[in-house]
Amino acid sequence: MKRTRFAGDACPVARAVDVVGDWWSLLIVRDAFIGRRRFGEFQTGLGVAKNILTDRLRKLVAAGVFEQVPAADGSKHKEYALTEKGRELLPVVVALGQWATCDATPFTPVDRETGRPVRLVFRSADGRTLDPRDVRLTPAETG
Amino acid sequence: MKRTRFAGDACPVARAVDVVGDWWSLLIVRDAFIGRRRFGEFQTGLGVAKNILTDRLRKLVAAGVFEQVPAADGSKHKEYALTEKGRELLPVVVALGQWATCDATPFTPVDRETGRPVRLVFRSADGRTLDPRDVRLTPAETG
DNA sequence: CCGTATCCATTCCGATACTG
DNA sequence: CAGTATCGGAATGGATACGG
Repeated sequence: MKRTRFAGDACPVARAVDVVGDWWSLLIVRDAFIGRRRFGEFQTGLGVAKNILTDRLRKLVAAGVFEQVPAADGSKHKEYALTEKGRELLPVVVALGQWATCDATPFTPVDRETGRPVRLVFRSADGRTLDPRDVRLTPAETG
Repeated sequence: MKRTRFAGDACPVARAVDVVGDWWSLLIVRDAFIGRRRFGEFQTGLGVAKNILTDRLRKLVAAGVFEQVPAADGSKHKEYALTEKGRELLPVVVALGQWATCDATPFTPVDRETGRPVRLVFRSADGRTLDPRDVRLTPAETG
């Protein structure tokens, strides 16, 4: 029996899990957000086996999360850059980080211009900020 | 060789992945947000094998995401309710949902009081809403 | 330095059968 | 309905050796 796949599932969470729902993919994406781009940077930074890293990078490229860009420092090797779709994973990474943070946080989301820290929050249509506990999930919203 | 674990990792994302970074856990949590509480509801709704579901629920209870509450309709069985820590996973679920959404969304986050839809956004300290692409991750922020 | 290919242990998953 | 026990197959993950 094969493991069930969720790529064609109606639920977006399920489809997302199908792409980044393994132990390494999200950590690679996180490293990319910190600024890592090279195979070796991911490899030594995460301590992941090289074949695993190869596999994950390939899948993430196929999923449109990363793209291979030709150079950067002039070397003949490729680098891995987040695509637009990949950069849109930032809320996921930050949400996970906010959830599990205890005290020592190795990274913080900041405003790109001012450099000041930002938070991930829920916002209603009229601009109010809501506490997560004031938000609920409603199934099959039509409209 | 055992699979590497991240429970003691400094990175909160890694620790989060250690808890909810498998295929089923996040989907169970998602179902819980929609309102599912019973073993059978998870089982038929997700189509997961019962032994797997047993294992995941046990681990999620041990991780403090779920707690077993005595009753609800008077039956002698237990139900699974999200703890405070579990409810704080809502941004993660919503972020994943927002990322993978194409058109058909089986659920939407709404304001618990007004019932109107809400979005997950970045907010700066002075109250401005930032686009994800205007946010970057800075490593080892001190302060 | 950047990957690829192979090998092997572990783990995971799903089906089934069984108990209360 | 709510679980537990077991079992076989599949996929994963890690180490290592190898090639550009």
